[in-house]
Amino acid sequence: MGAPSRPSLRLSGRQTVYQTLGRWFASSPPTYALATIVGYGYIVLLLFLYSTLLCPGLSNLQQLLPKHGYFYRRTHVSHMHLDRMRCLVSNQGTGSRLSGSLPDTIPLVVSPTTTANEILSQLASHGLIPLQMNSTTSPTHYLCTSGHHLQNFNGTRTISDLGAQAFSYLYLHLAILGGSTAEEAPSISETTELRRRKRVRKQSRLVADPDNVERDKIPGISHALLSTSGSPQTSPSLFAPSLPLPAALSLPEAIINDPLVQPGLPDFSNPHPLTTCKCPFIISDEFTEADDESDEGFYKDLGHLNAELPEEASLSKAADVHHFFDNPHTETDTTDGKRRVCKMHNCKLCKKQGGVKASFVTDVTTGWRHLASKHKGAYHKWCKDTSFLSMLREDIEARANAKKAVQATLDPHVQPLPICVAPYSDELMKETALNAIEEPAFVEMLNMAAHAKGAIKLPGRNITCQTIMKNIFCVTSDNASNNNTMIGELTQQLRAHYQIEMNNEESRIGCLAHIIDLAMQAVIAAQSHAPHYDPKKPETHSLGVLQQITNLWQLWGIHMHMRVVGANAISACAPAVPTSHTPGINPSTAFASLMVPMPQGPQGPQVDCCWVMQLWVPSLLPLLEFTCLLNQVVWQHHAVHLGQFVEPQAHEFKEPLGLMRSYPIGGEVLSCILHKETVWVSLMIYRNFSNFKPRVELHVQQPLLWDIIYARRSHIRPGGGSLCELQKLFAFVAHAP
DNA sequence: TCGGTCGCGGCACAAATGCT
DNA sequence: AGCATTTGTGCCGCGACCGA
Repeated sequence: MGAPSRPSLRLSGRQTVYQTLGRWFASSPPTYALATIVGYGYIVLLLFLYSTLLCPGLSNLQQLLPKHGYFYRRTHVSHMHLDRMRCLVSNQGTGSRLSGSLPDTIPLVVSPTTTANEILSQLASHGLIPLQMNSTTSPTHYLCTSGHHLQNFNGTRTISDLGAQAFSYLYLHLAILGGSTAEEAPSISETTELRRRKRVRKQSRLVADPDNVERDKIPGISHALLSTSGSPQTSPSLFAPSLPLPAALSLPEAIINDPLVQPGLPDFSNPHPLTTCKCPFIISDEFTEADDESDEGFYKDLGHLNAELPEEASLSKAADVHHFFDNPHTETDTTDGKRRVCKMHNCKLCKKQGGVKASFVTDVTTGWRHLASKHKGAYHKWCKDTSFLSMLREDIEARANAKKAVQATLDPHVQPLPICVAPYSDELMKETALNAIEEPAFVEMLNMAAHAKGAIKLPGRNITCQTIMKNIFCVTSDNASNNNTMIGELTQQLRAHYQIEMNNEESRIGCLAHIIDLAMQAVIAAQSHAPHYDPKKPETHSLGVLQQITNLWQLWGIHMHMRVVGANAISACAPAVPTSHTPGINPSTAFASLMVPMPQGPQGPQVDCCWVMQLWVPSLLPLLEFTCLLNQVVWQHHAVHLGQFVEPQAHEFKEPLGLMRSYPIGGEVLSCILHKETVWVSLMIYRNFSNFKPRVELHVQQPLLWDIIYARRSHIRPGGGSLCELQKLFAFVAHAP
């Protein structure tokens, strides 16, 4: 950094601008203090602007820039099934949206003749990419559509050339550093080992069925087990005195109860969930390694969790056939002149109905086919009652197709990036200084300093840090329940280190888009009378009520459109995410979209707008009380807060929801939501968050806290002012020669 | 390592059904 | 009535897994 002729201002890596300036002013005569503060304040802001200048579009690209070498942003990608999407969208006109790891969903106007360069221009006009990327050729980025391989970028190619059609995704690939390595993928042996551990051998129906008079003929079955005549769940009383024990097992009780001595007899006295459930089971982190933790030490989003309830442990995979068919018996087949002994079993329903044929070979596949052809209704009802996954071929195929339609998240592709520290050069500093003169904050600072009557006191780094943290408005993070504990621990640490009181419940912001996405998926699922959309049977998808709900919301001024929520406005930057505007979108498209209007930070009175969710998914619909922090007309510009800021605008959301209850499907919709609530709550109780404590302590004791806290004053404004930009300034100063 | 069990997919064939 | 198509069923092979 260039030094003036007056007492030099040197900034070391561990010194802050504020501290250094403060000491310098304290030792300087007040007569020229004002003049020098102008000069050095000028330099300080030049540094700040310099950091901005080196990263074109910094204000808008803030979400994309690495923080401490990492991309913190996560992308929630959850999708409506394409069949339902096609059902909802009647007009497949032009128009596209860019979603993903971006601060907003950007509507793009495209046609089959739109070129790639024109798309890049639109992106650049939103400040999402630097202008210089809009070139005809570039080795660093590619534009392609799903299902098409990457190819060298050619800006003159049109959308149709890229193979884009209705419902196509456009992918803009940016070349970034890093990349997954082969070591990250589990080896085949590991996955095999994993599968083996999941496999749990269950008693066969022949063993478990108390009515099976031939159980004692089954080889290898313990008489003691047979005598229990029950499932493993009833086995705590396996050796209870009331049960008649065979003489062969008249061993001392201590030996009998020792599973090591009797390895063949499983210990059912205290069954661990993992031993009775095939499904992934979440238990305390104290007992298992956190498999939901990424390599960089951050917890993954809940997307990797199975949001469905675990299967009933007591049901085997062929439990359906065992339910609908009675015990096998042998029949002698004399057709073809040969005598064959066949193992058969009877269909209970056919037998009850007096059908012509009720006996079938004991083949599970045959049983499923028979149930699919003759007793599909009863089968589905039984599956619903017992939470059993349908094994009918058509249902299996439908599930497989649905699984294919789910797009993976981008998390595995996010790799650490080096810190972008601007190299110092006299030429760049000179260039930046010229631009700094027009910086409003700088001008304001000069004016304020000019009116000072005495020495100007600049706050030190600690004071600045504490002041900022005292203005903590909220902490935003993913909906993962472990973040609830993170904020709880953060509250304690702030109180211990800074004597800052923060309401951890009211200051917790979840991913609203994610929440609403779950809710709307439940709503949409409740509308379909068939598990999957069948173009030949459109009547099975009565969506009129959804349309009414949407109209109702729009009537109330709630710009909430159901969409495939690429809930891209989440994570740590929700307060700074600008509002989504959807002009020109076809109403039918808007209906088919859930475009969550995130608040807009930098403009006017909406600066402090923020979605605050006191409770997350469990309380979304039935308990939710949306209210507005600011008395604005347009709902999407309101901050939504629960608890502390109870405003009359709460009815804007409550009443439509209340009206939903009056619809015929209202109860069904709410029951779906409540089901998800149950599921998510059940997942929460198995979480253990002890791992968070040292992590939070680390963040609190270091200024890195800024990374996870977006204070009220940290909204990104064009031209500067955000904490991240200040942080870049510090980094720049620290690296200056 | 080997045998048994289970899940799964696919083929073959007969019966039922629909069409001309 | 004859043919084509669909439906329902039996059977087989393969692979994964478990236990001896």
